[in-house]
Amino acid sequence: MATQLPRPLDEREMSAWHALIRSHNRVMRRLEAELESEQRLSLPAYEVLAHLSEAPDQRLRMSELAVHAVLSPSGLTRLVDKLAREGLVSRARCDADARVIYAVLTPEGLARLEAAYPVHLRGVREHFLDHLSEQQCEAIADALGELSGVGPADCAAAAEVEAVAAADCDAAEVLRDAAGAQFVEAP
Amino acid sequence: MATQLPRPLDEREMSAWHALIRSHNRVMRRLEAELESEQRLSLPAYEVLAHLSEAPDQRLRMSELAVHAVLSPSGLTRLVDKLAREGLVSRARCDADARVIYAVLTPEGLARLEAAYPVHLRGVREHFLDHLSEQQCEAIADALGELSGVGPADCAAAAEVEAVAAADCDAAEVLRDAAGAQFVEAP
DNA sequence: GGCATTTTATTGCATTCACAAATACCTGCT
DNA sequence: AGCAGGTATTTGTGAATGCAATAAAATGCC
Repeated sequence: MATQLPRPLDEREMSAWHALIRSHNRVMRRLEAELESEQRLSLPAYEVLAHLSEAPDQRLRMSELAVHAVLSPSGLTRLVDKLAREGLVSRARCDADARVIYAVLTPEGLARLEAAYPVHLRGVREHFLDHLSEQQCEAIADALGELSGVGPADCAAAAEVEAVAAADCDAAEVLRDAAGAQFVEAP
Repeated sequence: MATQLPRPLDEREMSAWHALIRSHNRVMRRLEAELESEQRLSLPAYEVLAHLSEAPDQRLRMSELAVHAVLSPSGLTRLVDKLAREGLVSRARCDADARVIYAVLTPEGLARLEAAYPVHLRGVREHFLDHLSEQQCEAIADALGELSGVGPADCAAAAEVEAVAAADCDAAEVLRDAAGAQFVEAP
């Protein structure tokens, strides 16, 4: 009894699939290791702080945060617990809707993010972007962007935050400038 | 005191970076959910079985397996423990070197892999490849392949295993045909 | 107004996973 | 032979993570 199969992968498809898995794994591990050892921050924790810093009032609902951070809702609750214990974020109730909790970036959290930003940025360049030509970079953004579940508008807006910063500057300033932007939106 | 920063990300770079993170997350979650619910197999478990099926004698050293599966050595030990408890793989000592343990695919393991193969293949197509043009597929293979830490030769060889299968065929046959290949090599 | 449904966040529980230490073994040097 | 150093694997332990169930609150329908 022959099981009807989807068309098996050809060489190109196989290469693309494996490349995605392996490259992601490789890059993330390195990034996480550096961030952890140099700044005592996990990658999900960094992402939470970064998203908060970019949000209006530096606060975001738990549910929004869960979508942006790559984490389940329960995972996020626990991560925010941890960050709150460390004083990097605090929780605030929402007047309009008592169910929602805002995670709010504290000054300590911003400071921590400012310290971690250069390490993270360097890692992203060193382990990822430096290996890509401009064309490849663009191709990846195009090809995977569609798969990522966020509209191109969001990506573009998000990009601006880091783009405003000049090449030689103070990390804290970049983040403070960026902190006014608002473009985080659930898909 | 101005911290010297690497050049911040421009819009294209930001898009590529976020696209990698988000698309990977999205695709993997879906794939894993389907494989888990339809076949009671985690993605790492599938990968282990698949790599074993492609290896000469359907056996591989733990260390080789750990490199190919996206898992730490200790993680692999435990995964193989679990698969061995379920009878899908067995362990075998190596005559030449008493330190190495081979994980060997059992007939039950092969059967399980045969059952899971169509589900996995469908998922990879549906959630990943179907969204890519041929050019995009090629571009990803090129761009990320370099980052993935395996030589292009390995990728090409690995691709053949699935490429030999025709579009409309029996899953078991594909896997049996593929089982003779040998191209697994640590970086 | 009151009850069913849906949404938001948290918690219980079990699993997965990695790092570091331990173990067993091999290799080369003297 | 014997030991120093390196390699392959496993185990101890703690942290991270997800799913399902729960709690609390909004929303809609009667």
